[in-house]
Amino acid sequence: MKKKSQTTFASCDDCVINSISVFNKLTIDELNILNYEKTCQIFKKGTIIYNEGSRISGCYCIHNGIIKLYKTGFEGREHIIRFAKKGDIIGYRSLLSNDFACHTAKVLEDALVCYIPGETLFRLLENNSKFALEMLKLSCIELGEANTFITDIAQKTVRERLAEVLLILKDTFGLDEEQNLQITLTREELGNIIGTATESVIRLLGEFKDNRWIEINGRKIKIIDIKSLQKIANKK
Amino acid sequence: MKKKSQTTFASCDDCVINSISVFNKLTIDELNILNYEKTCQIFKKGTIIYNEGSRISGCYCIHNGIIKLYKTGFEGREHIIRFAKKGDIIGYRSLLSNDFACHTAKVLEDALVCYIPGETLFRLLENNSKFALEMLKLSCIELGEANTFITDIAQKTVRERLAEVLLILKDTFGLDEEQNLQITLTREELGNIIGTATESVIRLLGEFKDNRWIEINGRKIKIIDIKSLQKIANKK
DNA sequence: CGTGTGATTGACGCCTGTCAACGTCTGTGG
DNA sequence: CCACAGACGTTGACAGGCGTCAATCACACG
Repeated sequence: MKKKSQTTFASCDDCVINSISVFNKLTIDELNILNYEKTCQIFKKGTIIYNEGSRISGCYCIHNGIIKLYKTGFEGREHIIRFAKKGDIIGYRSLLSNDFACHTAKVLEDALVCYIPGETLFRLLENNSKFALEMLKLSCIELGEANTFITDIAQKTVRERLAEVLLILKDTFGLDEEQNLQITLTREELGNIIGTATESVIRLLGEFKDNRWIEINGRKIKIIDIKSLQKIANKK
Repeated sequence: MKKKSQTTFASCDDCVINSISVFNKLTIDELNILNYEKTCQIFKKGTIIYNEGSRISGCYCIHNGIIKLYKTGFEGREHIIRFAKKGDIIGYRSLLSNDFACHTAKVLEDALVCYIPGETLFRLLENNSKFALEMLKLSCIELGEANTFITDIAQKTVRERLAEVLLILKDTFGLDEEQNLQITLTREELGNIIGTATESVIRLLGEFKDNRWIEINGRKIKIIDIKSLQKIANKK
């Protein structure tokens, strides 16, 4: 098996990511190709991997860390589309639809990211229909999530959306041993997910705390009463 | 070439849809297979093609007519995801992600629709990587549109969203010789696209009319001042 | 210790949802 | 032909959710 001379932090053929990502449909040979043609890089917190509006020539597989994907709207206000974490692929949408990046990717927690050139991805997609189907499935799942979120944001109040986002963050990133959310966001970022003002987030988090649904310690949010949060989030 | 004995309104190999849909990547042979295995049907206005939450076993290619795709939210309130028209494929998302339908498909204007069994679609996807890539591209484009709409709905006011939707409808369905939108929706449906109350739509349409940006004749909406609408829609 | 970022709180008011009443139009049935 | 029901459109009143502005506090960092 060939090895690249440059900094290779993770070898694709035994990368733990495979078991949870679309790449589990690749053959050993294809994984070797992928391993040879990809480039690994560590991005520090705050780094921008690519900017909205830029042309990207490949996609990125997240080995670890957390990436924030956001669009910049009116007056520079950011709207967070989603977060990418271990095993997620980002940038493939723009690459495949031959479009400019529709969001900026910024590192929230130091990340090891593998860059996969567009050519490589296209070759794999053309030669391995199972892989192509898996990618298709992935984008369809994301599409379904996006559609659901559109309905939520259009019909629910800010309070309901905030409760929902806390639950989504819980499901996506999990809780630590003390029931704290495993992701720490600023109040502003929380507002930028659900589309509301920072002050509203603060007031509502305070309300949730008074109701004993959550506990707050700086940016750490401890989830106490999941059922009540679900009740609010689902407009029961 | 084989022909089916049953009602076949359109033959795939010379269907005009091919030039504008993903099926233009199929070979003649594949088109013949598709033609043989699909089923055509006319749906009258008001018919529901499939319901949100149901398991669908194939996808639908719209030959003509207009289909409304909507999710049902809290208290039965509908939220319109998008409209499908000539050349559009619907239902593929649920089919490919092996999920329940995430929206209801209801006929807005009488439509001729071809049903493509899931098996057929999967076979074509597996054997023709160009076609699979085209489908992938399609879903990526829809995903991009969904993401944009999320940001819009999260950051813009109702007034801005209404102006934007009028422009989107113009681009999607075009104008007739009198500059009227080629799609007629109820006030309630307009509200269900942008996530607002019927009364708000009425008041804002009235305002747009007073500003001489549009003219209203019942459900017919005439677009007069595109630039001003764009100005509002884009928050200039 | 100054600077900057983020969190918090209060005041204020507008946008927009809700409720209610009424008008308009169309189709149906007697 | 008329009465009636039902769907849709319109208008007004009203309240409250939430955005905006401003001031202050907390904390980290060079």
